[in-house]
Amino acid sequence: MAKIQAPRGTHDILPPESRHWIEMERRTHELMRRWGFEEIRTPMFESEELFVRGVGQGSDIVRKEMYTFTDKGDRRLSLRPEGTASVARAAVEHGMLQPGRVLKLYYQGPMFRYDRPAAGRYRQFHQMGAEVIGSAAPVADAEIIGVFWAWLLEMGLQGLTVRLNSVGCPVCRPAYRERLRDFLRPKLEWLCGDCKERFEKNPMRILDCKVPGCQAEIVGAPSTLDSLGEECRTHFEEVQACLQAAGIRFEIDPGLVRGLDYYTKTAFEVHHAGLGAQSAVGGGGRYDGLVEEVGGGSSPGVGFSTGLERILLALEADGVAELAPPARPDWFVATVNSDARDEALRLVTALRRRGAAEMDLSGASLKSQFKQADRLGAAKVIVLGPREIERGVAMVRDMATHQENEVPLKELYTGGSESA
RNA sequence: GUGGGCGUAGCUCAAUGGUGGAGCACCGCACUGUGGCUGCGGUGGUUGUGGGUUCGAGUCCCAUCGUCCACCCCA
Repeated sequence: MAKIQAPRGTHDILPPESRHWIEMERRTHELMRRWGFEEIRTPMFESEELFVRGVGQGSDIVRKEMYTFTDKGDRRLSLRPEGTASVARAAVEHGMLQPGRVLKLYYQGPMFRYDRPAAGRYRQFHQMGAEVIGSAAPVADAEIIGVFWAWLLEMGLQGLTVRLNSVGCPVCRPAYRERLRDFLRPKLEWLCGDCKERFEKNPMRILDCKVPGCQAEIVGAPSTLDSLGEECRTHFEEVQACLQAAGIRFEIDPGLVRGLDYYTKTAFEVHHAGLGAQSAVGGGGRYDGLVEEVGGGSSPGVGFSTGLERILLALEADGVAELAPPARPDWFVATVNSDARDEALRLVTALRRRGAAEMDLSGASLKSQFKQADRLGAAKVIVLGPREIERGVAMVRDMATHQENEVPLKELYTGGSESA
C-alpha cells in the first residue's frame, strides 16, 4: 500500500515537542488568570459570511486563503483563518456585550489558511490571542499590548521589538487616502505593477512595498500619522502615554499596515530578530467597527494574536533548549521473572497513587529493564523476584547512589518508609 | 500565485553512471538477578512516487508529491 502523508502545510506534533505545547498552554492559562482574561472556545468552522464581513472582502485572507466548502445541508462554511471574528460573533450571539461592560477573553487553537507553506508558515497553524471588547479607551489598547508583552516574556523570549502605528478610522482614513493618491498620481508610471493596482484599491499598501523603485518614489509621501483626525491623534498619543506608564518600549512605524480590513486606530506587531522573512511573532490592533459588522450593536474592541509555531521557532533561535523537561518516574518496578508480574502490577498501581511509576511492558530481561529505567531517568528501581516475594520484601536500588536496600513490601504500599 | 534549492536507514549525512555505507538511535552478547562507560555483534533501505535515456540510474531527463529559501502575505 502506498503511504499516506499529512496534507501539505500540516504537521504532527510529536513527543518530545508536544511537551512544549503543553507547557505553552499551561503558562498561557496561568498568565491569563493573573491578567483577568477568561478563555473562550469557538468552533473551528463558521459561516463563510462571518469572515467575508469580519475580516473583509478586500483582504488576502478572504480573497485567496480560505478553506471554504459546502456541507451536506448546502451551507457555505469556512475553516477559521483567524480568531477575532469568531469571538466577536460569539459575544454578540450570547448577549455578552452590555453597555458599560468590558469583556476580556482569550482563545487558543488551530487556524487554517491556504497559503504556500514556508518556514513559520503553515496551512494549519496555531494561534493564541486575547480581546478586550467594550472599551474605546486608550488604556484598553495598552492592556492588550501589555498582556501580549507579558505573555512573550513568560514564554522566555528575547530580542523582541514592538512596532506601533495608527491606521486611522472610517472618518479620517478616506481623507488620507485621497491625500496619498494626490501625492502618488504624478509618479504612478514609475511604480511597480502591484502598486499600480494598489493605487485604486488600497493605496496605503504602497507604503509597504519592498520594490526599491517604489521605495524611492514614496519618499516624502504624506504620513498616516499627520493625517489623523483629532480624535484618532489624541487616542494614539494616549496609547503611547499608557505604554510608557506600563514600561513597554515601542517604535513608531508609520508604514505598518495590517492585512485584515477591520483594524481602526491602533495597529501593532511584535517582531523577533532571529526569524528571517516571517519575523512577526504576532500583532493586533483596535477594531471599533467589527462587532457591528457581524451584527451586533456598536461596541469597540482591541486584541492581539500570536502564532505558536513561530514562538517555538523564535525560542529555538534564542537557544532556549527545553521549555519543559521530560517527566522522570520516581520508581521503576522491575521483575526478575514472569512469576512476579502480578505483584509488580499491584505495586505499580499503588505507587501511581503517590507519584510516577513505570514497569516493563514487553517481557524484557532484568538487565534490559534496568536500561529502560536508566533511560527514563527513574530515581529508584524496585526489584521483585522469587527471593523477595517469598519474604515479603523488595530490593530498592537508588539509581544515583547505587545503594540497594531491602524494604518490606508493606512499606512500599503505604509509603511509610523513607527508603522507598 | 512567481522564481529557486533539496528529498538516500527512526535521526544527521556519505556513495567519479558500475554490488547502497557511516555516526547516532534501537536490540543482543561480554560467567547466566542489575543501568550509565567500553568492546563485539545484529535489526533496519521497493534511494519520496511514476515514467524515460542507458548494457547498467541513488546519480542524467521529464512529471508528480513533499519540504525549505526568496518574493507576496502574514502568525
